Amino acid sequence: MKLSTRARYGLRITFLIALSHDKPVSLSTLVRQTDLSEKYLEQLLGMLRKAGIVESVRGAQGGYYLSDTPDKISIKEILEALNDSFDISDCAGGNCKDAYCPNKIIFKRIYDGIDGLLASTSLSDMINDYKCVR
Amino acid sequence: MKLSTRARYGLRITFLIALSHDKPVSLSTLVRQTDLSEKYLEQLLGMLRKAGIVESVRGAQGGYYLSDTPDKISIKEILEALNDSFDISDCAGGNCKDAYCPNKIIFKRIYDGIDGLLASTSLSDMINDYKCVR
DNA sequence: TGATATCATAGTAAAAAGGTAGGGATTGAT
DNA sequence: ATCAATCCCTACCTTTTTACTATGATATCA
Repeated sequence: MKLSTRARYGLRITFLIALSHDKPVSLSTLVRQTDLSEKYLEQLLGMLRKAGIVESVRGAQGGYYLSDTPDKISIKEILEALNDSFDISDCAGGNCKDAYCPNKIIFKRIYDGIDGLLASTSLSDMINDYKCVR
Repeated sequence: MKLSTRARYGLRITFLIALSHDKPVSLSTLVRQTDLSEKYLEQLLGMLRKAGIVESVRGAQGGYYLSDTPDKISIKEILEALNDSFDISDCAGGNCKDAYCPNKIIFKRIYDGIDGLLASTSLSDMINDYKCVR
């Protein structure tokens, strides 16, 4: 029940990209802002791009930008993009073989609760929170 | 963000123990009910015992029984007993070095949501759910 | 006293996580 | 045109964690 570091870093860079409204954020900028290696960041960005969270411009002066406004991007989507599903157990989904599995219903309840929470929290909530601290 | 199998099995055996009101449930009974090895089950039961979820009677006719009524035992406690904390990120706790970490507040919110959900769901909810299915 | 139990802990194979590395393909600026 | 900046793809490696096995001890009821 822990978020992968991939997911945490991914959230962080999505957040950083969200802060730049005017121009795409280049990989090298993100390297400077995060202290992560260029190659590792590329991987994370690739995952975010494939999931449709960010889009990219190639070539000089290129970079990454959000595919939509921050309020349209949920934390849930971002975590899923980074392969960090919060599918706590196969029992919660339809993959449990045991029809009378005692865990099934309770896991479904918990899963739905977490799912709702993550789906209803967006990147803009994150940005607003941040502004409050600053 | 997945529950460990340890946590799932642990929840399951706690449930099985909860069903027996009159006498302690022996290890061998649980072996029969779960298809897990005796030694592995012993480990899980040891963790549950140390955390105070179950208590045990040694010797012949011994076994394990719940330390309290099912409505007093939360799913949260059980998961924690099995080392499956749902502490999604160190940022959520006080361990984040970056005072202005953009993830911190949002993780705290998510953490609190999940925490509340698990703390307010008890073993008796699980039992009630199960009765509905049967 | 011996069968039935629980208790403690070391070890190990497999999987997952976390990250590195190398080689491409595209494009804007000069 | 060309070169440097930039994104794209994917194989590989190392470390950590998970999941489980194995060994041996101690307690207690009949």
